[in-house]
Amino acid sequence: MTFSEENYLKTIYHLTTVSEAEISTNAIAEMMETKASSVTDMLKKLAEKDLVNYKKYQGVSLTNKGKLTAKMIVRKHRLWEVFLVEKLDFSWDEVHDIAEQLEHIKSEKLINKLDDFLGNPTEDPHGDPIPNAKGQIIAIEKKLLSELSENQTVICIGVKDSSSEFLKYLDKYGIALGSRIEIIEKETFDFSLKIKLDSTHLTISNKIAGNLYVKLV
Amino acid sequence: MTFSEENYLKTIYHLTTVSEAEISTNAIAEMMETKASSVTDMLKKLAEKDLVNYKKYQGVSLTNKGKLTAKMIVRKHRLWEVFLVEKLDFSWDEVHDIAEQLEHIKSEKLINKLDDFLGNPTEDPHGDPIPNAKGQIIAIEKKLLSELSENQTVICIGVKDSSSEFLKYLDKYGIALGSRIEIIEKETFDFSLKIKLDSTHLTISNKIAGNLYVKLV
DNA sequence: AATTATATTTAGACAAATCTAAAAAAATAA
DNA sequence: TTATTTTTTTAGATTTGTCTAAATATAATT
Repeated sequence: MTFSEENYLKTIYHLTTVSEAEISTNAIAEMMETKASSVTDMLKKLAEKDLVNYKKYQGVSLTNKGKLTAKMIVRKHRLWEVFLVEKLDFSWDEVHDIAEQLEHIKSEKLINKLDDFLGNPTEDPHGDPIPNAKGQIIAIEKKLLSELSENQTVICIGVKDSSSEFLKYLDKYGIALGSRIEIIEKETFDFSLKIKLDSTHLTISNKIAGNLYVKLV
Repeated sequence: MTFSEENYLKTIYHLTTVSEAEISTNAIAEMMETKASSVTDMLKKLAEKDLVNYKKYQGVSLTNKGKLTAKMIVRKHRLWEVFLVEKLDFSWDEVHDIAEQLEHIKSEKLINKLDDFLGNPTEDPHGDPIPNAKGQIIAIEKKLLSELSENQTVICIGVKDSSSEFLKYLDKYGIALGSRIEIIEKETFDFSLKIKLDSTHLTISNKIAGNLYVKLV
């Protein structure tokens, strides 16, 4: 399996998760910033290998084999992202390009050992779920902090906006992956939140809360 | 810089460290298990990029630029090997193939952060030196345990024989990278050694000692 | 339903990295 | 020194993934 094949599979997988329907050649070309003719060529090859269901002009979908393969690439990508953020202290917005490369490293043993080393995380730094070694995705209840109400306690699991401005803001106030947040009070006027972060108290705007993914504890 | 170009540079670098003289096309082909004609093609390309000095029929050598590039690849390879052994608990003989892949990941920031994460190691699990971020190699005094005499204390830094039999032997008796070894007694008959490993006493044959690299403390 | 527009595929070309087979240079032996 | 062997290079072909331009199929519009 070449890098290119893996990238196509991953793209088709991602497109599948947002739309359900058969994926069009153009959609793939657009997302990969390549030409439709190149996509057609690759789809034929992937069909040959039984990784996609492809019929001329009819769009494409992943076979079970293709879906599993794609999930394994996503698994690698997200585990490496966790590694970069948690162990090497990268910020959330720097990790994508590096993980794009690392996801192609071939060794099942490596990725499973990495998984254990990281403590078998279930979400990556953006709050997206990490498929397990069998390709299963255990979806956790991921909510935006802004959707919750007073007296709830949550753990920060990711961000919606991953601009460096936002990440710098989070850094500044000590909000990080795994931070425990308790909602003390929610203003009815502007929906700003008084929260307790570890042992410090903080007020954050609705805009901030609307970009923070959390899970209930 | 493509993977292939990097692999050629690395090979030329390794051949340089053993022989000093200009490297022949055939030597490269043999080491890389490819054909001489392919090597010629690549040497032209590398010369074009000012990474090697190449004149038809005259062999090849690295330019300063090429040497630095090669050292950076070696740096990455060896740092990843340390990571795999120290953090992911791989055994010494399993890491080479994976590091072969990881050494091509492009991100200076990544490798420097990894270096820090690992505590800026100076040798890889085989006892080979790790170039620093500037490409400098600080050679430590690497000796075989069998070369030393009674009452000396050393740290285990690598292995000469990296067969899995030998590594299993080391595992069994708790000899690992970083192990502190004190030579209690050396038999004059068979040169076997009585050693103190951490707090336990052990007797090892000359053959074992002749395959263990150590540094003096 | 016919026409126009859009999407997709095909045909043919190209660059990168490799190979085989043949030619040329260098090294070795007679 | 000439002949033979070995090494190295060249020429041309192949594979992979890409592209452009043209052809064909599907969708949208009148």
